[in-house]
Amino acid sequence: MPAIATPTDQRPTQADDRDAAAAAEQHLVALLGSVKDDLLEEMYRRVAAAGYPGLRPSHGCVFRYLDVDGSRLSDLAEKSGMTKQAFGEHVANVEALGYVVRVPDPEDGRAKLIVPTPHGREALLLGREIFAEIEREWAAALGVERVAALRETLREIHTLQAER
Amino acid sequence: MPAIATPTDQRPTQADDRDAAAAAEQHLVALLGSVKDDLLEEMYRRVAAAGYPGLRPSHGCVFRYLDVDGSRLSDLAEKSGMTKQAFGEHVANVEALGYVVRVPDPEDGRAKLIVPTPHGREALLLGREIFAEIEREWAAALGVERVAALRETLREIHTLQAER
DNA sequence: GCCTTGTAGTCAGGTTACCTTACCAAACTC
DNA sequence: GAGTTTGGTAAGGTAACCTGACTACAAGGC
Repeated sequence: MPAIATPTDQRPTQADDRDAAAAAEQHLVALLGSVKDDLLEEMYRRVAAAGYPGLRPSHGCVFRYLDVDGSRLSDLAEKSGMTKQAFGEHVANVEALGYVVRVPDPEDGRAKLIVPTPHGREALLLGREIFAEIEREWAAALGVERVAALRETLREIHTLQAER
Repeated sequence: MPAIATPTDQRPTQADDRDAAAAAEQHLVALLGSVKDDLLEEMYRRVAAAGYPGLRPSHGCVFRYLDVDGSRLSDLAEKSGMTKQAFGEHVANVEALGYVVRVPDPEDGRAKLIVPTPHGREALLLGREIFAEIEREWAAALGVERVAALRETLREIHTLQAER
């Protein structure tokens, strides 16, 4: 269940007009949050149902930029915009679940390579496939061009904001 | 700075192609998160700059459904989809900042009314105005209809997901 | 070859934003 | 007026981040 309530969560009351008005400006924030959370939850639900349990949205950062041949922690942490410590904790969790292992880097005695296990590699690929699948479902319901427009509009707004 | 890194955060390297491909499926999640965080941060930045410091995104839940004449904690917590305890903590923070006060409810000895102070009421109205302002800026850059389409598409996707 | 400086990763401890369980006191029910 | 419901608080836990301090290895200068 999403953490952010939206007006659709309320049953009709005599206060609906005022609530709707009060929430109107924040609505876009709530919508962005809900859709993101819904998408993430649905994805992990399907991944778990397919035999890859235990993974949480926050574990996504471990897989997002993970090379099949192994990646360094500092490298992944930087790409994720996270500290090495925070990232390391997620790696430890994902390792405990059996999706990655940490092996010493043969090229640098200080470093360790984070390498997906076969099971982890399958989960990684499945996750990407499921994202695509959900997007196809959206496209089937709303039209391909509207989903494409959504992505493009978000990208442009993000660029706009980053330029500030 | 947004917590979720996007490809635009990276400077060009020879690994860009692989990174872009790896991140492609998750991109929509990252975009949704970034845009939401950007919007929220920008809003609180402007609110703080206008003389209402100390407010954080999580305090939004206190103001979102707050009646100018006062509201009950349970009521607001339920509308926000939060426990009373969690909500109460945010109220305590916002009260410490001087934006609301808790007064006994004259109609129910158990209850307290959360009432915005004059300063808090100004902040509340300003916040809503700033959300509208930022949206107008987006509309100026991208076109009114694209921003409207963004909201509508998000709403439909959320409805779709909620129906599951 | 040593010595300084930089880098990879971990440890300890703190903060924020939630949660659950347990409780008190006032209010409603009968 | 006893029993149940409701408004709010207290205590304690967890997830997901952070900063500062540390160790082990690497690399460059001399």
